[in-house]
Amino acid sequence: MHKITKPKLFKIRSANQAKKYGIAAVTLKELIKKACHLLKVSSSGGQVCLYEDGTVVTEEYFQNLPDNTELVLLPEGQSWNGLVHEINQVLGLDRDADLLISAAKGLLADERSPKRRRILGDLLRNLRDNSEVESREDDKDWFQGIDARFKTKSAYMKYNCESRIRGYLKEVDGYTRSIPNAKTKSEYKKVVEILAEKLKAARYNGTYFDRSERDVHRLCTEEGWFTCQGAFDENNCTFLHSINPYGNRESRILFSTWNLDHLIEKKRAIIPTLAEALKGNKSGDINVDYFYKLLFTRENLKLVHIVCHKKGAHELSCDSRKIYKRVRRTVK
DNA sequence: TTCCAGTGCGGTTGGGTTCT
DNA sequence: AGAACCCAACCGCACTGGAA
Repeated sequence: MHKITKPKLFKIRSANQAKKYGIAAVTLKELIKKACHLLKVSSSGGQVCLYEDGTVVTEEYFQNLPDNTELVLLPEGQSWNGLVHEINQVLGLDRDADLLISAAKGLLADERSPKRRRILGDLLRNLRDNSEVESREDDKDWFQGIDARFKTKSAYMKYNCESRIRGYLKEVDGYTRSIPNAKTKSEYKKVVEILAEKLKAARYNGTYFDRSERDVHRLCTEEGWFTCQGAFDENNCTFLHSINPYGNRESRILFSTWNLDHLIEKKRAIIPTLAEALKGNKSGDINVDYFYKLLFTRENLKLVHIVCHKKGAHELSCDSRKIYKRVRRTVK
């Protein structure tokens, strides 16, 4: 009498297609043969492995697999690294972005779990990337709510940066009112005027956000990706924050929560130091260039994600040696 | 001690005015 | 029309000081 062995049941798919088939076999050899036939691949040297983690199934291991285990049929020479393979497929999305978008949309439609909704939503947002187009006509949605005078994304982003930096100047200027001493006040005013001229000449440093600028002048890549530079007291961003406001409207709006953070703080340190330095001194004695750099340039500004924006006191002060113009030493 | 409201600081947005 | 500018309003966080 032959011993009748009950066939085992599996789900099988190939490495490059997600479609799964139910299959039954008594031995590994039989399974491979059937699977090759089913998936229409050559049977020489084929192997099967676990979908989950790529473990290659041996005849002995085969006997211990539970029913309905998901397997992948591998033609000779191919390997399967499980989910990593799938993730890579998703990330290499240039070809099938449209397919992926509709797939993600479909999943999202009847997804209830907030966590999964969030992940699918993020995926969709990232897939719907229009960063390569620049003009208003080509990406109307991006420009929704933006003044009609802006024709290109770069022009708007540049303006956005200019406004932020103009705001800093305005704040420096606003401090004038609170200086009680008339002489100091008028000298302070003169410094503000010089700062304003310098800043104007530099076109308010709007190039920082402008991807069409030369790379030394901009903070982003030429595609428009900005990377968080990390909190003022950190060397880099441990969260790996990054954003491309050129990509879609949502990213553009979200980018407004990113901050240009003064390392040496404008209000707590720079402005009071400047006012103090002018007590009993003339505007001409001040190293205006130093203050300019602190207030308005990358030398003292870090672009940070709101999470990396520490609003508490930075406890950094201006370099006392740089406040005044270098006094000419009397040479004997 | 804990809680809460106020204030100051870091920002942005949006609407309006003035000047060119 | 576009730029520059001004102002009021808003948000979230940190800090503080007084009330419970």
